[in-house]
Amino acid sequence: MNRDFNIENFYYNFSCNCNKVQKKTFSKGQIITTYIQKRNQLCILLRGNADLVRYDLNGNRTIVEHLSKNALFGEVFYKVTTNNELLVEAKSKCTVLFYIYNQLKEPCTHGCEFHNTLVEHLPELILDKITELNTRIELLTQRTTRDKLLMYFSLISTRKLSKTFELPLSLTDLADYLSVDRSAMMRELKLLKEDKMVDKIGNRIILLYE
Amino acid sequence: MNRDFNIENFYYNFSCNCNKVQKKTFSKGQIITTYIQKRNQLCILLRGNADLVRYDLNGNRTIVEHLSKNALFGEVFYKVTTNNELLVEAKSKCTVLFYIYNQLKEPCTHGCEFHNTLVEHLPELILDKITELNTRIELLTQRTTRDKLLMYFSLISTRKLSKTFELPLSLTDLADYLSVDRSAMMRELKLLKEDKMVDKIGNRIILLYE
DNA sequence: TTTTTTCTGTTGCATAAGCTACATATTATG
DNA sequence: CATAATATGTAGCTTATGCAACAGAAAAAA
Repeated sequence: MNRDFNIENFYYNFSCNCNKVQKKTFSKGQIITTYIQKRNQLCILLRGNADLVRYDLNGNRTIVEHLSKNALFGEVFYKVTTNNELLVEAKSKCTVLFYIYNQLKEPCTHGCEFHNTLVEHLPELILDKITELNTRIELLTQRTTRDKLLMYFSLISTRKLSKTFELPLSLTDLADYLSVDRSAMMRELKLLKEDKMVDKIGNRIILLYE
Repeated sequence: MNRDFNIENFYYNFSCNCNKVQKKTFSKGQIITTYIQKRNQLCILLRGNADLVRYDLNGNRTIVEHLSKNALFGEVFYKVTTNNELLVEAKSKCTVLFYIYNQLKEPCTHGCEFHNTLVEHLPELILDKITELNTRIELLTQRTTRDKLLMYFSLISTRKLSKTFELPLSLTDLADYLSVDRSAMMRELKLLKEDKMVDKIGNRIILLYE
């Protein structure tokens, strides 16, 4: 399976004279989209970072997904109900492609290279998405805040191939991502430092175990 | 989007003279498969119920997914690492189709109707899977056991179109599914009954609110 | 620059939830 | 049928985590 398809490279190297897609840019803090039932939007984040955020009735904020370059999002992936308001917020300057899934999945009548390549790679892209979601589930099923933190650090460490790395999220956002209270998370982080499991210098995490 | 493709009907009504698939049956309690890196198996549960289960280093058991008729599973959907042992356990008599994803995705050279129809519907089937996973994430990000229980009940209620329904899992399994301690869950369930939010007669749940 | 806003780090207190243990009920199995 | 195995229901104790509140640091805006 080819799971190395880089959407951004494709977009800038291949022609796209297609009327099925909209391209927009957003600055930090802007709302990229809100999830709406039945529209079935499929979006591609070409550049920047964004968060898929849910606010529940108790005012809790959850970062459902942290999206970076080449991430897919949109309501094709989501069963939208009245109980969950889902927003995608730009965390930095973002460039986004918007498709409607039902239009995207048909071969392009405009001979659009990008569109057709995208459709061809769609199954792999979607499978990648699934493995990410399963990793997220594994993270959330960790029983303690400590285990959540350690697993999260371990994931980033593996991805960066280094025991030292910058956190891609602020600590406030990390708490919302792990679905724990921020102050409790800070306390646990301190305990992890005291136990010589991790060190933290500013935004940089250093894993100290084995 | 056609999200009503019923795999089982297709399998029994269409020809399948394909050498790319294995069909096996399992009795309750048997291990259907364990997840192995790089094999990229894609399995279809034609009949029965099964659980995708993970055991962690602390001995915690987590039901990662509860699989019923027509569910897809297998390591195509999973990034298998050394830290997570994943098993699929039959909860009742099960009939399962086994494919290797790389072989499945190519059109069938044996003119196998089932195989080709399956490939055609694969994107929709996989998208369904994603919405399920997102629902699961939403469940797991509920902060309290009470909220997890209420959301779980609400999901089943919506699916069954009734405020009264049988639990599809034992209470022991439900705790492993919600990733909470069983006794704590039982306590919360009692409180929910005392608060007249839900009633429970044997295996049957009755939602009492609005 | 100054001012404002957001983020980080920390604490005390209250409580939800984990752990252990056990008794009873229900379901499998010889 | 009897017996074993598993599931359910409950309680006491302990601990982890949520909540509220605040001070200082850092970043953004004016």
